[in-house]
Amino acid sequence: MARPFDVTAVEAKWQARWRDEGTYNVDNADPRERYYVLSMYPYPSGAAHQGHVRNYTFGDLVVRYKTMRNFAVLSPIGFDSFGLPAENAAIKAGSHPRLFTDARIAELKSSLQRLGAVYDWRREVNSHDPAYMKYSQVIFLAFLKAGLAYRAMAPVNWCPGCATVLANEQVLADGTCERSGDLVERRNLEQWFFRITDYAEELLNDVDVLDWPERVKTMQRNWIGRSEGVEFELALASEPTRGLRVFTTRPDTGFGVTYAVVAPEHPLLEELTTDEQREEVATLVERALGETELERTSSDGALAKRGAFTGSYVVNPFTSESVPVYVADYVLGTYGTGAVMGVPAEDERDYDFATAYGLPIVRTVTPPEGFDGGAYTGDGAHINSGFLDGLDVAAAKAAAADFLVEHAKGVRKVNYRLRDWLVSRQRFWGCPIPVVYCEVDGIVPVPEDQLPIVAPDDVSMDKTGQSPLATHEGFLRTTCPTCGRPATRETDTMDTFTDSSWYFLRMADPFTEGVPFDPVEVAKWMPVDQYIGGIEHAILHLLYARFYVKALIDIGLAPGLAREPFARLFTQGMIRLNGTKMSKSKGNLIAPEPYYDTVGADSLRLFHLFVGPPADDVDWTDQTNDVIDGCARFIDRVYRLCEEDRLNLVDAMTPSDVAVRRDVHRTIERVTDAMERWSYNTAVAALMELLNTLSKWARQDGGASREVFDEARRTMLLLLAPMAPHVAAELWERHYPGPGVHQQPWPVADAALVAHESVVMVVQVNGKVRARLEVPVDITEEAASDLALEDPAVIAAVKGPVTRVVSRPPRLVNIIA
RNA sequence: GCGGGCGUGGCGGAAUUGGCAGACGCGCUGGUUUUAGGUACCAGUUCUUCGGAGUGUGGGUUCGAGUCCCGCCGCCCGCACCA
Repeated sequence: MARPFDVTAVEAKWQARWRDEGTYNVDNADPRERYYVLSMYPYPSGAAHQGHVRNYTFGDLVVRYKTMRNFAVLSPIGFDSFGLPAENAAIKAGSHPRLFTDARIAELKSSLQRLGAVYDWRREVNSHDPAYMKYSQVIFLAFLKAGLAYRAMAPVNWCPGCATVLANEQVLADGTCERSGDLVERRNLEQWFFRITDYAEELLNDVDVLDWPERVKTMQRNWIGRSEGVEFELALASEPTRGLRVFTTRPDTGFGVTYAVVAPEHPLLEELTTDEQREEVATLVERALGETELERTSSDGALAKRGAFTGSYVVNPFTSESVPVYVADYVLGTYGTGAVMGVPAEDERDYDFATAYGLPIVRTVTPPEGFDGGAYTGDGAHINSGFLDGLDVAAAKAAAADFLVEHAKGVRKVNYRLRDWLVSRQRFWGCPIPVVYCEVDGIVPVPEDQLPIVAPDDVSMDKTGQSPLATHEGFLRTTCPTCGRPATRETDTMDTFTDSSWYFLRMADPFTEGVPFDPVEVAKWMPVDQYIGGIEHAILHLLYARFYVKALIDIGLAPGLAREPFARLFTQGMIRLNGTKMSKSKGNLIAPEPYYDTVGADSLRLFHLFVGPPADDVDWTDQTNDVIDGCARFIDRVYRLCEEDRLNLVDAMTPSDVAVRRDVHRTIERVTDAMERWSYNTAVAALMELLNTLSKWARQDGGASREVFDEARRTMLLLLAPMAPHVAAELWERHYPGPGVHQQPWPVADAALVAHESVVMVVQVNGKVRARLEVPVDITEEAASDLALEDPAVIAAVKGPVTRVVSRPPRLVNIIA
């Protein structure tokens, strides 16, 4: 394609200028109204791809647009630079993860700059930067001191391929590791946890006030998983003063309890198991403990092989009857009390279990007529339930709960699905957990003046997969800060989600030393006004960051901050390749560089804005390159028009000039509205329409007003400035001396100009359009219907008598005949 | 199974509150310029038996439905035995 200008040179020129002049640096003392725009800082796994391009194009557009709207805009960037891929790459290449990481960051940075994305680079935060690590560790120790960080034994997911513990989300539905594909094992290990469950209630409640996509809010609510119920005691038949505590959300079904089940991990299991049942129980327990949680809660596999009778009985407090106690793998030791009551008639799992083991099934809720399923979980009148008979589920729940509180050591209780956050990783390339182990003093925090603890450089990343920290004598051996005796360092590192849980706070104040950030400075910017990222972070990153901020406030590191970090969230769609998911492992990512080198960054940006609604997925197809060429064509047409190529400009005014001015101002309205609604595809379309109009008008035989043309050109460049910043800046500079296009205020539509004096009114007969009439905008209902009824085309279409006239001036008249 | 979203030309999509369906772009067709191709520019492009019909499908509300309500069909996303 022959371009009217040297795209590569122009883009390079402006990128250098924005970078060298720090055009988008912003001072914390800036007096203007503030706006914090943040695109999720990327993981530097390799060169940039179209997902990055899309994400950072949106972010950059908001930054430039809000700046033109006279906000003090905070636009920081950084890199989420710890993580397994860098470590695995280093193992493969026999080098140090830092070398790999630094190289990837350099690539990604270059790619972002060539996109024309602008940031306050003084605020760059990299997770692996010792300056940042120091404060990550300070925060860890503050959590430890506040009791929010603790060490405990727990059954965890262990990936043999990655040689580390995994978070639940890194385990796929089939029980394999999402990264290596190895089958994940369950191991009982002592690990570090953050007490995120302390915040379950607040994390759940605050979801309501967030201006986030409903989808993401629902996912957060599901993840936290609140359920209200009663925890009470089923007395042991053999020893009525002791009991088995169970949790239920359906106390109303108590009369239908025909058995109880404990988890294989349950502390009382040993005691409950009689000698005759010992072997069977032991076999079940052994197998269950080797399974993943996913396998255990899966509905696959015969239930008959998944439970065993313990030989003991407990007493149903409602009926005073003894019921048998089973052990089964589907009951989890980590949720509730690790023991449940079995109500086969009103719970599907219990129904299946009871059927498999021949346990009695007693209905306590009347199912609807014709109900032929097993368990009925809906509402209905209670039966077979003594004092609950006749009550609906809600009323019976309340009455039954009262009864349990009085008679079975019951308490009303809320349980959450959310578990404490396992933060330790047996990996090298992460932020070391800053504690030492002393034989005398136990777990001892590393004193703050010795932070950061940084992993040594002289390590060999061998192929065993074990973290070299665990065997590095120089790192391992230290002395106890308390007693001075020999001690060993913690060799686990923190989950990389801890790094991304507070980077946005450091970015708001990267200048203060000695503390993670100055809360007064940070409060000037927080919360983030617009957060932009991928839907894949819908749960974990966003939940963890929300927890961090609340916890930091409560332990005094961040007083005065809003308790929710991200006021508004936008999640962009994914890029697919001909309908399939793109990923690095599939090797089907599309790099932006070839586009920068040919059509230019502006064209690629316009494509991403124009292709469809930002929230929707984009399918990269055979047609995509043609659409990108179309965007380049649009830019070239803008360029030629602004450079007055073959125009016919005159000094006089003509009637067409008035109409063009109106179009210009209507375009301001349309684009501004589209920008606010994140409807960038229609914003681009509106500009394309304006260009079409201007191109024809400015080249028409009768001539076009030079003055009106100049206003149109200015306006078009201003509206284009956030979308295609390079070409807009270049054309502006060529025609208008002084401050650049991005330093100009966003244009405001002249309301008087936009208002039409007359409008085309549609006349329908029985709902079909029969005439279009030019009418004044303030035409009355009567005048409109009279005018419509006089029209020859309308008269011809009206066959019978007119029964009704619906007049909605000035848009429409509908005649019913 | 539960929850949420979506279904519009050959394709991506537009239509903010019920009021001219298909803006804008891609592709395609024709034309002008050009030795030719490409570029650029102009015109056309839902279907049609030219009456009309038409927004997955069947109903409903309304003068009027892509838009609101109910039932189906299909696709996508999340949760999935959390007691």
